[in-house]
Amino acid sequence: MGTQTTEGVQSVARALGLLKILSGHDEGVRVSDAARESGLAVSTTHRLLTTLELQGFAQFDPERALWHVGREAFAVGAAFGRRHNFVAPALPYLRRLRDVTRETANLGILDSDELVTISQVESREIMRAISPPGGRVPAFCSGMGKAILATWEDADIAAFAARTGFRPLTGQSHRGLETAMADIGRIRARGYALDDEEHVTGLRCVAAVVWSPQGEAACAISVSGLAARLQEERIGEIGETVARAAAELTAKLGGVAAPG
Amino acid sequence: MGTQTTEGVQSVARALGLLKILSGHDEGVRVSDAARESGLAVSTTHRLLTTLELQGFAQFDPERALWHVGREAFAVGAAFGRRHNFVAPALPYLRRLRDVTRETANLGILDSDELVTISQVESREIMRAISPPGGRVPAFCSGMGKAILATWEDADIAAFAARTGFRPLTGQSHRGLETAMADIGRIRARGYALDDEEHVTGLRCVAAVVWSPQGEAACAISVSGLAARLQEERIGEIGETVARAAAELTAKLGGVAAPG
DNA sequence: AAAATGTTTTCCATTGTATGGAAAGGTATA
DNA sequence: TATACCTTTCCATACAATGGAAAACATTTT
Repeated sequence: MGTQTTEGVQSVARALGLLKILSGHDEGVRVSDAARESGLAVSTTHRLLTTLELQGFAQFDPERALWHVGREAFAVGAAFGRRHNFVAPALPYLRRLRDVTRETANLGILDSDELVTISQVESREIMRAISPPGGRVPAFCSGMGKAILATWEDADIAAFAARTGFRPLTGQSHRGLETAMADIGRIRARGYALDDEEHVTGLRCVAAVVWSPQGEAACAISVSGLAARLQEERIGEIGETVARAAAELTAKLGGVAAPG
Repeated sequence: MGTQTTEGVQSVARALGLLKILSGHDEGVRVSDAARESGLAVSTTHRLLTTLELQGFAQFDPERALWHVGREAFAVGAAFGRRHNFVAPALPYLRRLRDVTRETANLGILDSDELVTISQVESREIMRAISPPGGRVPAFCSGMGKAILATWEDADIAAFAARTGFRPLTGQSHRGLETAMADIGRIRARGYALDDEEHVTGLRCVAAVVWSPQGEAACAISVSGLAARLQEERIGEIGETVARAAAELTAKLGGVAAPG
């Protein structure tokens, strides 16, 4: 009986799963909790965690008997950030967006069908970051995701939707192609995308796309804040501001908007 | 014949090794190169990489047949950064240090006996980042490392040296306890550490320690630049500046310097 | 103080799974 | 066309990962 699995090498997949569990608990995880959450035997969990630790990907705090994500994971993850080297040049623009709008500014890319927030400049208002860097969201539930999708051909968007489906996160999230395409149309017309509580209830987000030198969407930037603060009358103005910042960043990166 | 584990679960250790290899090649790696570099069979390498990809830790570019670090690695690594939550508050100080000195400003922590650079604000001068974030250095070869060690009891430093040894990286690196302790003494007296080409030849670095609320070293910040630019006459002044910034950051974080 | 509960950690026989060689399927270079 | 080097799949074999059980330890309850 061979190993035909859709998950690859079992022990590796399990270890990576544990790593994800660790990353979901900043306060640390005990062996037995990790075992419970992963569904693995305690001894197996312990062995895998030990292996991760030996390689520096996990860290054990003997005082409190808690496991954490280790430095090596950070080092490896940093390589991913490095490849998306528009992060550093984008920071000044994000900061300015934050200062002008007094809301949180974000930068995200589409990666493996999901929107990944890569960088973030937090609002100085009380609200804490709601989707911290590293977080992933279905593309259709994200302002940045929709802004990027809107640069694609209709057929490609349809194929994407067929492949990934809509994975609505709130009552407002898209759950069908018709309404989504209507939204896409509006995004193309205005030059910016609006996420109206489609990701998290109570949160709005205005996003625009940044182009690569190849004329493809390189990333998107956005401004997000409480719906209560981001009301109709401000949306238009903020949309313009975000779109302008995106255009400037595009220029800075030597990007070009694809021919309409 | 059982599994003698100095490295833990074999397949997991191998997969993590591949991940490190990927992170060392921002331009991407081919299967066969990864196999060569890791010493694994090509088929094994391929299988492990596939597994990493299925879990989002690696990314395959079919166009160019190159493997990269994946988004999940970034997400997991971000958790490590989050735990060291002094990074965000430190950024304004780093930026100011960079602006005042026109050199690169760094923030690092001691983790598993090595100094890990967690954050960095680059000089606007031509020079590219020499030790990018995520990089690790033996503590005694690093200004930040030495600044942190200097806060320990002498006996603890000696024990540390005995355990890890000196792993000199340049001709100037410490390679014995006597000279190292003399250096530590100077660091304590002045309030800042100097790395005089002990990490990379041609590179100097001036570092000071940031204290945690528990009266322990939380992290260190530093300014690094070409030795040619960081000459004797500037060192004293920059040292003061770095030490002052470290003290301000300590205050901001609610930290307290340990009683001398 | 002893017992009960819930850990972490080690051990080991068993079996299932990771392994690498070989071959098939691709894609450039000569 | 042939050559070379690559990626990807297949498969029998043996080795390494597994989970149960028990030991070692910590904390709370009786």
